[in-house]
Amino acid sequence: MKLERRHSWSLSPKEAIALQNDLRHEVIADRPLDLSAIRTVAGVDVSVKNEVSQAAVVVMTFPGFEPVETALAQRPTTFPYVPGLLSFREGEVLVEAFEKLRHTPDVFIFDGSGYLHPRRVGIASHMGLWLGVPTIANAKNRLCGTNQESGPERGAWTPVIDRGEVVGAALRTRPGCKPVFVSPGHLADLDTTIELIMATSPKYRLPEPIRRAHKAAGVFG
DNA sequence: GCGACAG
DNA sequence: ATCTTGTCGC
Repeated sequence: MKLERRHSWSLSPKEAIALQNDLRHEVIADRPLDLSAIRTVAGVDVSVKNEVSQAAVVVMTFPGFEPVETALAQRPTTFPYVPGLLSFREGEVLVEAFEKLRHTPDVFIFDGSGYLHPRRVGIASHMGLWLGVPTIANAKNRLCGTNQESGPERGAWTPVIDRGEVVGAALRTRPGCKPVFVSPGHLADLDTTIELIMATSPKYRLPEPIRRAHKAAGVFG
């Protein structure tokens, strides 16, 4: 698919933070998703092995989770892992995979954060601006903020608050298991993000599209 | 200065 | 993320 915009990835951590401070004002994190209109969902993930990053984007039907398309891309890993700057480490290889995509999914689910970010521009939000398509985030750990422990039953959630603002939620997608930390990316809001994460995680802790993307990106491809 | 810190 | 065996629980 064709991307809405793009930029150089040759940035220093300092320049990356400056760019995030510009982009934060363009992120739309209060627009409800129309779940009934979603027909395809894409899972996004990146694996790193021996200085090489491999991106995987898996498009599947919703509901039903039937595979539709898988796009892969490889690039040397340059940018280091710095908490808060993940999109600058995985962005370039992801863009290459997005451009190979022949189908445009109705929404993308990222393995990482979105609005739940110190500057409100996690990888799901950043890539959302480039894609021009709704994106949501599903992280296995919390990047920032605080939250009370959510109930043990599936579907229970508590807000994650950072600097006095609700930026995401700790959501129990599977009873007894550790919750996932979800947040809107771009062109989505928290309530419908929670609904879609629950709808795409019927059996396991992680959303089906993320599980599929993780496997596709693994040390195989 | 000290602790926190997506993948 | 990645390195790795066994092990506790449903």
